[in-house]
Amino acid sequence: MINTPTTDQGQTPEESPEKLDHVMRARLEKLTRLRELGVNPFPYGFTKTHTVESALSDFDKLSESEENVKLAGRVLSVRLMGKAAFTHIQEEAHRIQLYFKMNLLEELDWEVFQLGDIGDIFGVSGTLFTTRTGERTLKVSKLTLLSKNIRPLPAIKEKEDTVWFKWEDKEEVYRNRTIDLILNRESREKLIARSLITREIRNFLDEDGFLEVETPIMQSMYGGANAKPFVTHYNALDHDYYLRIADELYLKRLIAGGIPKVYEIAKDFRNEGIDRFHSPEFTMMECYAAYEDYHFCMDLVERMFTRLAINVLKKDVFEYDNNEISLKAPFKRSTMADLVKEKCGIDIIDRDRDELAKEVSDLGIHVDTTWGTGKIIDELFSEKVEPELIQPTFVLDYPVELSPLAKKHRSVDGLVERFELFIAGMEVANSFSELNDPIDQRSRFEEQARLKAAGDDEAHPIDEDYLQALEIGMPPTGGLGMGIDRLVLILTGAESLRDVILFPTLRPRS
RNA sequence: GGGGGAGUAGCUCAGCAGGUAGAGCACCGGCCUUUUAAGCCGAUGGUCGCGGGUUCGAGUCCCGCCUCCCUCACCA
Repeated sequence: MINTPTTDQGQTPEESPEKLDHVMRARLEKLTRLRELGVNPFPYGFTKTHTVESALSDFDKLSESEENVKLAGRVLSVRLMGKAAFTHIQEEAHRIQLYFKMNLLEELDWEVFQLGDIGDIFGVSGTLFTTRTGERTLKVSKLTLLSKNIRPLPAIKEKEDTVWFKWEDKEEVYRNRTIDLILNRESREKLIARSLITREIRNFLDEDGFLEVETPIMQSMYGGANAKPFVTHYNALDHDYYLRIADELYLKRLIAGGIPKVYEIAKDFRNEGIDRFHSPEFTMMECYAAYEDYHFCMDLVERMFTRLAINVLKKDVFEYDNNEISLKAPFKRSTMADLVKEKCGIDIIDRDRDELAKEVSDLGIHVDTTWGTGKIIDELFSEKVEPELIQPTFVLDYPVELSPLAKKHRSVDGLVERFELFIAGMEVANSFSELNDPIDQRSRFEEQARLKAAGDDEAHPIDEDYLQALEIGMPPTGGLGMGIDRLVLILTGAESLRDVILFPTLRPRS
């Protein structure tokens, strides 16, 4: 481990012994006592013969043969009865009961056990048997303390599915993921699900011929989305840099450079509000394929979800917010114009700005006088249509004003070839036929610059370097972006992004 | 930023028409060699989020602030 500064978890015991509560004080005394006994409370390893899981699954065979079994895990509960005791240890999501009996252990081991606590990590060896009350148990003949707990773990009390004293204060959970992962099974399951999801996406893209690449997080010029960036300072260059808000513009430089299929799964940063569905630091998957368009991307998304359904969810139907959602392909595909027409009866194609504004505000939606047609449509759509898109739905063809990096629609004026995928009323993917006409791109950027000058601090700056790449020439390209956090949120049924982000940003404790 | 809720022992929580802080679990001591929310007996433990104010007296009432949750706004 490298030198780490103390965190906001509190002072280390050595720093302020007078502030220790009596529990920690007692444990430090036990630690000293163990060392006096010649026991290293933090030894270097332990060789198990089985995991707790495999010991339980092979229990019948192992208990019959009475062979020696070595297990390790964290102590979660202790029931002392004088010269005998029962404890439960946990390894990963699996728990097994241990039986300690004084005259089955060497004197030193028994003494070490007496100095044990909830939260300690034990290595034990012994034989498996079933107790009088029918619980599968390891009768311990040798105890090895593997790690001494100093900071008390909340004691859980549970029987079958009932948990007393559940440790669930949201703030504590988010600030102390270590305890959360030990005590709360759902948190552990979400972590694993997230890992499986990203692995599956990588496997899928790899097998489809995409190359995983890494592009800069700190950029002198940000772009690729409409968002406010975080600003930082590069000392070596004495220059302000931005944390990227999207990977897009760099990945497309690679496409122009002749790499036909690329992707990146990494953090983006947007200096904006935090709530259940927004996190300023979030994980984005972006992929680009040369010689393809947004139709290809729709197929790609469907194939990817089919795979996630099979390999992660193990089913193609899941529940979110009391809705049963089906991931069976094909997903519904509908143009934005059709959906708006269907849900609100409003025509959005080729409309006069003021007429449209009136119709929309008649629906009770606030329309700002500065908004153009695109923004008005966007607002109408978000208000009236998005929340209804529960089953996976590809929404096609957006107003050009909203999509400065997307190619104009091949057959409809004023639109671009773009889709977003909605599930459970949330956007989970965004894709377009990438704009590769450098002249058109320049004028879109100029329009953005005009908006920026007019006070829109989320509009794109002009990226000359990117324009040069387009001037050299980028093949027709299909591009796709997918927010991984939201995807995990939906697939795991989580209520808040913070439940699927291991260490969500919280205000530092004073 | 607006509105609502929460903050009391290590954990989960009670206390409130203002009268010297409570329970269970954890922890410590004692008893207990198949228990399982183990049990029984005893002890320790709290600037009641922080800071002001009202009052003879504030966990409780008033004001300000901090943190978290929900919600709206902003926003992917």
